[in-house]
Amino acid sequence: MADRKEIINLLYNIADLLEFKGENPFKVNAFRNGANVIRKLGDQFDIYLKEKRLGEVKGIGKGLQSVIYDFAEKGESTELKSLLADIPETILELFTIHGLGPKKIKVLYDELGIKSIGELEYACKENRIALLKGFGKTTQEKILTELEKRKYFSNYVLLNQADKIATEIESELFSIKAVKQISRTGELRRIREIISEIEFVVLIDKEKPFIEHFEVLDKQDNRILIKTNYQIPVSISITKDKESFEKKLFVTTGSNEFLSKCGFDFVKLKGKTDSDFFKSLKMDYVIPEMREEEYFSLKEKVRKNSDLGLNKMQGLLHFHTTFSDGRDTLESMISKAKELGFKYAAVCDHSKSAFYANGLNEERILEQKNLLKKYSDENHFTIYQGIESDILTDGSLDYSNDFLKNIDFVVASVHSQFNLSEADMTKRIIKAVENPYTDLLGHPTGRLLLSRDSYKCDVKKIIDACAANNVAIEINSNPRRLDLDWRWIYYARNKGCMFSINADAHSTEDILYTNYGISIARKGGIQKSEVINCLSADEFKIFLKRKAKRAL
DNA sequence: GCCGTTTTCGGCCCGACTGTTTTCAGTCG
Repeated sequence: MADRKEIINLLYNIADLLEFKGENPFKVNAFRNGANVIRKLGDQFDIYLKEKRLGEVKGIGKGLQSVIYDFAEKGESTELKSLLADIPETILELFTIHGLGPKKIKVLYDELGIKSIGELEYACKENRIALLKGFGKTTQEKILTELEKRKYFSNYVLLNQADKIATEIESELFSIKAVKQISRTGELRRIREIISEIEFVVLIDKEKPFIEHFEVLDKQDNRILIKTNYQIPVSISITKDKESFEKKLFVTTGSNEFLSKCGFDFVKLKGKTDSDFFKSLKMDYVIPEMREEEYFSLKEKVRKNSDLGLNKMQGLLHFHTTFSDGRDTLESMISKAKELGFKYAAVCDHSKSAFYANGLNEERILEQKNLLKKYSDENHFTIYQGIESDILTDGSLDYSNDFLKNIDFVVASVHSQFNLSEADMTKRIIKAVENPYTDLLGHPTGRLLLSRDSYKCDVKKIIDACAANNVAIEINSNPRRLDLDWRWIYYARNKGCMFSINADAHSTEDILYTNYGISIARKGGIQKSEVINCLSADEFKIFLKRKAKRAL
């Protein structure tokens, strides 16, 4: 069966090439739209494809069907091949560069013969791009900056990607007879938001059959670097008895800065377990997630180990459904939430300014509200009416306060106009936080890990405003976001802020992102008592009522 | 290329932004 992602990619590639060749823009759009439709369908697409029922999908007409079936059958695309007959495939790379569209790429190709990222970089450095008509020094600089950023990003993967890689390697390790015990270590065990290396410690009883299992690229002491197809290095520290396994795990978990500030010395390390080791260093036990340099500058009040875990979560807040841009219906989202042990929920679809996400106007919110009531009653499961309201450029939310007062749970988030000055953006967000109906500030800095920087804003001032107005701060658990950054969590906790750990789920699968948010919250030392979705159903009801007072 | 139909053709989102221009084209969301 052809991979869904490959088919989506294929349609995007065809769209890019058609556009490059100056085809009818509506035709181009039909391919792009088709790709989006498939992405939204998720797993369902696989069924349509298998049963050859793609004709039933709106947006996939005869043309796209034949392209998709052809690819699914042959594993390559006749259409793409013919488009690439007179241009090299590497031209497709250029479409991934922000700011370069079909017209500019055409100029680059026709005037300078540029057909790959490598050639583009070289031409920038030779100052040839700036001289082209329609380009300029600024554009050339922007391209170079982006290419450099890409090189840096290519050394990392997101936490969920690292998690997936590690799981695959773990299952391979377990298949080796000599292996007795395995643990993740390093950045992954510390839960860094982006990962540059996957590290393991293993306990084995025979070295030879273990080593022979891999193609070893490098070996230093008892640490091997193995060859894989993954984008980042994978290394394994080998130990042969339980005590050295535990010691190795301790030594490879904490960051170098953390270990050196512990006054770490291998000889001083006494005992058999992690807590013994801390004792021998005359320190309290520190959970792996918190073993960072930052730990030592924390005030006593926020230094305690986190007590969070998925089993402490009671409310599924801030998630989307088919009402706006979610992939799954309210019913399936709730049933998944129940399955995972959540006790109540607040659906927070996009608001009316979010055209891009099919946001809800007042009328549709009321329509959803009726459905929620019916569904809550039938299932004996409280579902609150929430909304993820766009923070407009001037800091107001996109519904009147009169309307907002009837919505149970309001998440305020920035989704547009990212390029304001730091002062304007800070003012904008603080105004939204000061709105008496705001319950939660969604993904507070707007960053997308390994792709987009956060917008410019004074995070301290924003946190201060959240504390002063009793507005919770989101730990957005989508691995692309993990926003608020854990480094800010300590500051917010010192200020007495409350947090909300949310998957921002757009499908039932996404709900599991909650685990990454919990890990990041643990890294920030967050206690269960500081998280609004750890409140019991009754306590949460009381939390929501505080707005009535604020409005006065 | 897709859709819908008053059904085999005509319409398909468009405003904001950016960097290049010197009044606007190209790109993005």
